[in-house]
Amino acid sequence: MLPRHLRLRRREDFEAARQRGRRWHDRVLVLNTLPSGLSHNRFGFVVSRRVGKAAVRNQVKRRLRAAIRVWIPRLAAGYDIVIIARPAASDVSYQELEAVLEKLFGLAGLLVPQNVDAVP
RNA sequence: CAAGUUGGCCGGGCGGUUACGCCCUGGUUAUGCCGGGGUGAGGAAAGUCCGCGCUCCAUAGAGCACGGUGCUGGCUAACUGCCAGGCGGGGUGACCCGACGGAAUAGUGCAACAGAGAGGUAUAUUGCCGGCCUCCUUUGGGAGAGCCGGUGAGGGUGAAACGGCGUGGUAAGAGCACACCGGCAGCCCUGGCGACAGGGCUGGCCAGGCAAACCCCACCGGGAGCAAGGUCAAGCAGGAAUGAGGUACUGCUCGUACCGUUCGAGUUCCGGGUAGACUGCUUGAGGCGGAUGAUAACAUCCGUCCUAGAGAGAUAAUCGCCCAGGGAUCGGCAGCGAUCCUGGACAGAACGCGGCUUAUAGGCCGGCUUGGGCA
RNA sequence: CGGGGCGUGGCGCAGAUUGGCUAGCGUGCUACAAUGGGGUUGUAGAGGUCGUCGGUUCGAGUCCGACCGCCCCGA
Repeated sequence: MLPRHLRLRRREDFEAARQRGRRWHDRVLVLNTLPSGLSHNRFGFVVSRRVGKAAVRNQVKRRLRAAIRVWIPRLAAGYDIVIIARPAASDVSYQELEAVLEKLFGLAGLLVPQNVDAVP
């Protein structure tokens, strides 16, 4: 679980990011970003019933949160980020999830050089 | 020892590193940052098939309709649940399975195909028997196409054909009569709270199946659901009072612009209430241990414990070691041993609880049955 | 949390009304005929665990129960 202020918590924020934000695709994940004007990023995860039963969906979300934590220090700040899991995400290892996130963040231009200080 | 049957239990462990929800708490430059401690999924949390608590709404009483349940007794807050028993069926057996009220006397309906006939005190294809007729004849009788009548015993159809078997009886036969057996109904006796069981007498000879077909009978059921419901309450609109000014440039005066003085600006107050926040929210028909009562389900009493409460929704990610388990190779007659590889089922709380159903790698303990071996 | 619908040849649908003879229709598929060839047309044919498992019944696509999958609605 992420600290509360780093999470997207309102339905409107999710809708805004998905409808007005930019979008990048992969076989296992879809990434939506929308500038928020805040000094930090906020994250939301969407795992629908098509991915699996409740236990599987929870595991996918937990892995995504853990993987996100790795990349938070290297991301540009000020975005609402929604990550949508596609059905293939249920049979992909944690290492692959991390790699897919790196690829998508790279495509989105969110990765910044590592010597820049991270946002709290 | 093997096969089976049944009841109960567990459902990976330990330790690093990096993190999270909730509760308590410390520091500080205080709504932020840095800490400390506690606690944190299941036997099914699942499916949502029943039942109950709880909350709101409705509600004189009774009946009808609709839906559900359906052997008996008990348990329970209640149940389509559980326990004990009865009856029927399956199995060598332990044991398992059963929507298990009513079909003659409440009524209606259904049964394809086949078959002579399918529910009516039914039917006549073949067969059997008698008569008429024809032929033969050793005068006893025999054979035969057809017609009339008797018959339901034999054959045949079907899932199902109106009891079984024997004797008498007859032209041939038939519950036509009788004995026994089976089944049914009524009455009585014995045992049992009861379902029911055992027995006796009488009756008429038998009056079939399907109510998970309509239906009848008995019993039960008001509706909605924690997004229930409660508290606070931006914004927008409304009401009441007051009211001739108010707002911007602008800190003040003047001026200008806009809004307003019948269509009422501004200010104050009011109730309802959306977003949102808080609450409901976890101490409960509670868990564990013991005693007593009961065949048991369970009940009563005593002691002890507090054991998740989120809200885009925590309980994790990853690494190492170990323990079940699986596979391969080698050694050995075998039990087994060594090495390497592999390796963790089903599944995630969302108001709570009691059940049912379904999913589930692997393992542990006990009872019983059958078969075999040894003593 | 509550409610409703669907599942039948490759595809789209009937049959589910009192349970019964061989489960039909359109399209697609195969073969043949007609044409110089193709289309159209005609004739013949193949193709079905009726979602799964159990039960009631002599007999189940149909009745009953449990389960699986898909879709929709309301709070």
